[in-house]
Amino acid sequence: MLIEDDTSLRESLRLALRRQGHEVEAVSTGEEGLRLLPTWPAELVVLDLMLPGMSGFEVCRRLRAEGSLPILMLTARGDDFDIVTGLEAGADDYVVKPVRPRVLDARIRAVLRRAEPSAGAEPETHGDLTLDRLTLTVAKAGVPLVLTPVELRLLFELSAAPARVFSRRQLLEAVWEEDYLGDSRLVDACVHRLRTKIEELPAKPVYVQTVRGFGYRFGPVPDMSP
Amino acid sequence: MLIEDDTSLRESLRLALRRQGHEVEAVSTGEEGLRLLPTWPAELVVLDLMLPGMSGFEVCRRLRAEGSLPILMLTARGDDFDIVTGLEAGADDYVVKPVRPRVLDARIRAVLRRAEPSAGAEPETHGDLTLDRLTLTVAKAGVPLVLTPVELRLLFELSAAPARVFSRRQLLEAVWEEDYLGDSRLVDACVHRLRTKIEELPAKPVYVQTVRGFGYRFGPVPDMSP
DNA sequence: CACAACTATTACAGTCCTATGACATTTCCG
DNA sequence: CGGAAATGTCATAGGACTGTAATAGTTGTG
Repeated sequence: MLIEDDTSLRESLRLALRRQGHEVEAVSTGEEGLRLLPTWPAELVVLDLMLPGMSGFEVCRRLRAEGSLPILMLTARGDDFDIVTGLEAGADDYVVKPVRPRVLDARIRAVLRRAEPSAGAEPETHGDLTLDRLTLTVAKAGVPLVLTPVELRLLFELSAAPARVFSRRQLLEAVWEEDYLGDSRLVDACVHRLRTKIEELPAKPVYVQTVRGFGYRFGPVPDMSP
Repeated sequence: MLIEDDTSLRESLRLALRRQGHEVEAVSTGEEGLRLLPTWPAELVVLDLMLPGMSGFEVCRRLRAEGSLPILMLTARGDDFDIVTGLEAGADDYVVKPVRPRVLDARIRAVLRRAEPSAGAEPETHGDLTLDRLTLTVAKAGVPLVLTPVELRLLFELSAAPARVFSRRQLLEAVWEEDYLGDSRLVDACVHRLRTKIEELPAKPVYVQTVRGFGYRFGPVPDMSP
């Protein structure tokens, strides 16, 4: 996530970073960044120091208070005070303006490389299923299951949004190639194979349910009673 | 350890850092630094780029080849080329001259804070394998093994996060150059060579396992039972 | 109830993935 | 320089996985 108030700089950095293969969400104020971060799961924040309203320092402190999300600061000059204070506020690194995209990219990759080991999500549990996205393993009642790559991606995709209905086309785009052009019945076959592995009774599925006419969903129908 | 050829700068930095509570060994050439490091167990190297004889880049590469000792570069100008190349050569951070002792100290502490986890690691044991990151040695059932540099880095990278799955590209970036552009089948070949050395039955690997469609993993599937 | 629309199940063949060993090239030594 | 070790590239084979299609079963509708 890029937090930078200068619109032209923000856009040019966003494009440059996207060209380097990063997925970027760009906002112009610290408040907006803090508001979005819980729902937009960023791996790293590029943070300008001089911001209208809440300063970069303040954003940095608040982010630090919440977790270990890596922070890369943008600072106007090689001002000693900024640098020291920034690093002490918890920034992982900083880049001095004017920013060269190549430098920023190298710094981002360096920070991500260092921060990576701890960035692992914990295993999730759904009923007696345990999903570990970090080790790509699935266990049922503690017993590891052997899933094929497609089965794994399918299960992880569905379980990322429990109760949400995915159309066959959405699943094809997420699990297979973006521009897959074949029969969408393929999803049925793979869901079936997945069910034979994770369901007690594949005919009465508990985890991967059919939503007739629409697609599939992970988990139970949400309870909507007040 | 401080590697800096300019005597007056070297001495002033040495005194300043000692005043900040660091124990400093200062030398004037890369060759001398590399010679001393095995016996003087530094926690971090502050390395000037412009050195007589072996350049800072070269020193950096050699240190990286041997281990994960944190490296902080001193560079004459904020030259993009130096910065990018330095970070790609494996430096953890850099400081631009003229150096302010307070900045240098803040950077040193930041790098040490990040690098901490693996710093003074005891030998680890996984099954009948013993990995010593400090001495870069591997033994199987007490018998030392002779691994090549690539095999060693590959094994250490994988074993740094047991059970986690590494993609071929991740391994290429971690073990080879960041921007290596060749065939990712290279990883397969090197994993194979590594297996012939550390596995009882390379066809039924215990330590370095294949995760079809994704990459490789060190160690067994984690136990998920409560 | 009969029909249409949709989904489950099964089997099979082609495709994709990895292991493996041979070979070429580079690097590292003395 | 010469030779050895290490590394990178390639071809092949075997096996696992996936895509397809055909059939059976299920659900909803008039």
